[in-house]
Parts: sequence; structure tokens; C-alpha cells
Amino acid sequence: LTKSVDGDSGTYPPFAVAVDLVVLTVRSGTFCGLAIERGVEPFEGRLALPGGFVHVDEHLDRAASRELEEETRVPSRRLHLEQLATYGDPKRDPRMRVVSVAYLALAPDLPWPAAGTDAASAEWRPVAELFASKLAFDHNGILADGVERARAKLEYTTLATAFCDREFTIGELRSVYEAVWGHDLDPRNFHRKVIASEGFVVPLERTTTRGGGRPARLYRAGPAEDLFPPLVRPRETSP
Amino acid sequence: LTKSVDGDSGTYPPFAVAVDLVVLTVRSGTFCGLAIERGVEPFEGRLALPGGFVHVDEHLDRAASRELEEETRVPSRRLHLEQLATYGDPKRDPRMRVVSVAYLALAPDLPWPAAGTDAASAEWRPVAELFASKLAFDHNGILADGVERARAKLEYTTLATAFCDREFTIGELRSVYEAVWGHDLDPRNFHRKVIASEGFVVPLERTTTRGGGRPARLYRAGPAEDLFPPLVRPRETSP
DNA sequence: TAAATAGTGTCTCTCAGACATTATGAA
DNA sequence: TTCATAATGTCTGAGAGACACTATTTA
Repeated sequence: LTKSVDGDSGTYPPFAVAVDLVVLTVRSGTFCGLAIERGVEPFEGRLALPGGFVHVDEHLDRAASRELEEETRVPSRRLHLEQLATYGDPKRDPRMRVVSVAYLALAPDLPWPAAGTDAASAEWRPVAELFASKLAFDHNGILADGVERARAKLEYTTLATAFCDREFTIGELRSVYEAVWGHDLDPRNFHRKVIASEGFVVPLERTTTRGGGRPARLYRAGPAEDLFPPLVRPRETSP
Repeated sequence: LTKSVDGDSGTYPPFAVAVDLVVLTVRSGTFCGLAIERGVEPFEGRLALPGGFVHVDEHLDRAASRELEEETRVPSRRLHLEQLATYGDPKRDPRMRVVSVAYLALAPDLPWPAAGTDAASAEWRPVAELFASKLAFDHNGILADGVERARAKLEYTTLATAFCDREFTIGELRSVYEAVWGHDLDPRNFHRKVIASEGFVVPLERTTTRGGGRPARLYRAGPAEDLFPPLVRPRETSP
């Protein structure tokens, strides 16, 4: 079970290494995550995050993007994907010792999955609903970490555009923030802030009237990655 | 080499799992990191981050704190330790497939190691010097990630106190910021900001004259973990 | 017309940055 | 005394939050 090795540390026992994905999106104003229903033990019938084992000669990032493409059916270079954290409780998988490297992915509102989904494939569910259910393994904790990472990064990066289609309005961008943070934002202040942040969005000449009201100018994501000064989320008021 | 498993993902090949430590401190105004000199191949004679393999039934965090105690000879609960990131390039170790979970530790200026250190044990070296040398494996990248994490966290958390002794002056706290960020800060503005940040530091009745000049009040670390509004680092001026 | 959303402007308060001034020790 | 650092204070400009007002569409 263990082999001895030069002077480094004595022994190195074998582990299974997996990747798990926290895939988030915003669908018609609701913050959603991707989950599968497990078809086998352990945790058969439970909801779980998508994931799988890393192949022998595969880079961790590559394993994550492979799983992401399998689940979303979208080329992973069109989605934002970053490493989240690694979970290594010896008892997290009852079968054997598994170390799982979790990744966070952000996606726009994908047309898929529609109504008819196979049992084996993933479905979008509101994040609140996922938090309320008992996910398999330690996936509740992983999901919580991913959601918190996403919420935090909207503050000081331009990542909110990863939730939008290629062309979007300031109002649509604002509704992303509102869904992820669970707070309404002032449309006037938000508009001023976004426009003033150099490189956050680039204006197009076209407008759209989807959403009703006065036509809104369309924008695309700008080249900037960081937001400074940040767009701070409303702090929780401590009574 | 691979086993087949229920329906999950087909196969799960075995990996070695290691932890690597980025241990940072500030010694007399210089930002330093802990490094060992490797005694065996591969990378014999090169500097490397301390680390080792995770035991069979050991939690990742436990493996990290075990290694940290071995290297610093300080109970790890007295130091700040957090997971940094996981590195899984299939070629990062020429011997075999190793996935390494890196941890970031912050320590005050420990009296150890002094002059007479064994060859096998770790030594503090200026971070700038470590960056300038070719570390073993992918440790230059891990170190860079750890240093950037530390720099960023000083902005919005109270972690700078982890670099200080139990009792410290505002000036000593400021010199931590200056060493880690590599920027001088205005002593007056810094003092005002720290005092105004609720829970950052708690004043003691005693003062000290170490450092010369007017006696400075001593403080201990306060209960707050987050800093809001943050203490922003000086931005790089783009000409 | 009303209703809805887009976009602009204004006021105020907080806070960061620049810098003056006084306080209190050691050499 | 001089020198060094601590501690407090003042002024100014950037920017966030609150909110009034105008613009342009659909129903």
C-alpha cells in the first residue's frame, strides 16, 4: 500500500484524485447552479456536483474543462473556469481515499438544458434550493465556497460579464449582480459606476428594446479584468 | 494501474499527494520566506519549499500543519495557515505523478533559525532572493501565488497581525505592511486608519521605547478578521 | 394616455492622501 | 540641545449612496 522513497518523506500512499465543478449561471433573474442526480451508491438518488476522476496523464485544469464541456456541451474556452479549492477529508468518500480539486465555472444563460433531460445529465437548479438540500459527499461545503468566491469576485473583477451573453445592456449586467448578491442595486448609481470603470464594458452602436421601456444601448465585455475602485456589495447591517 | 469503478467515471488511477508550504515572515524589515536545500535528486542542491507527502489517513490540513511544525518548531495553532492552491501538472515531478496541495503560512519573526542550522532544515531567505533563484519543481510559481495572496489579504483582512508578536506597536504593524508590499506608507494616515478600524487592534496600557523616539503604545490583535473599508495598497502608476 | 425602463444630474457624507503640529523619549 | 518616532489635527478631492428629473419605447 505504501512505497518507500529516497529521503523526501518516507512513504507516499496512493490516492484517487477527482475534480468537482461548481457551475453557476443566472437564469431569468435567478442564481442557479448545475447539479446531477446520482444513479449509483454511495448517495444514490442524491443531488451532487458534476465531476469525475482525473486521468493518469491529464493536467488538473484539463480534467476540469473536460468535465465542464461534457456537462454543459459548450466549448470550455467560452466559459470562465478557475480553481476553487481542494477537499481532502479522509472520510469524504466512504469507498476510498479521494482528494477532490474543485473548480468554479461561470456561464451565461445557456439554452440547454431544456425540458427533456436524461436522468444522467445535469440540470440547473436555484442555488437556494441546492443549499436547502443535502448534497452528496461534502458538496454542500464546496458549493458554499464557490458561491462565496463568485460573490466576492463580482466586487473587484469584471467577471460579471461571464454571466452575460456576448452583447448585453447595463440593466442586464445589473440584474446579474442583483441575482448573485441577492440585493437590489440602484439603477442610476450602477449605471454611473459601470460606465466610469475603464475597460469594464465597451459600447456598441446598437440598442435593444428587450425588457421593455426606453431602448437600451448594447455593450460587450471590455478588456479590463480588475475593477478599481471596486463595486462593493451592500454590507449586512448588524443591528 | 487503473481500476474500473461503478458508473462514476470509469477509472481512477493512483496519484501521490503532497503538501508544499509557503511560509512567510518579516525579519527586521525584510519580507522573507522559508526554503530548504534539497539533499537528493531530483533538483539536488536546489532550494525548494518545505513539504512532504500526505499520509494515508491524514487530512490535508493536518498534513500541512504537521509539516509546518516540523519546519518552524512552533505549535501550528499559533501560526496562520490556509490552503493556497493545488498544482497538478503531470510533469511537475519527473519521478511520478504528484499532485501538490500548497498552503500559505504566516509567522512572526521567530527566534529560530539562528546561525547554526543543520543542512536538512529550513532557512529564512528574502523573498526577492528566492524569486531570483531557480527553485525546485514548480516552486517559483507556488511562491509567487503565495506572496500575491499574502499581499492581497493584507488589504482586506487583519492578517498583518499574524506577522507581529503578541504585543506590537502601530509602527511595527506598519513596517509589516511596508515590507510585504514593498512600499512606504504615510505613518500618520496609517495610524489613523488602523485605530479607526474597529476590532483590528486593542490598546494595552503599556508602552515601549524599542525603536527609539517617543514611547509607543502597545497593542494586541483584535477580534476582527475583515477590514472594511480596506487598507488599499498603493496602485502601480501607469505612465 | 400610462407604465416601464434608460440615461443624466445633484447633493451629501465618508474617506484616502497630503502635510502641519505637538509630544516624549534617547543620545 | 538635537534627533527620532509617536500621536493628533486640518484640508482637499474622489467617490458612494440617496434621489430628482428627463428620454424613449410599448400597451
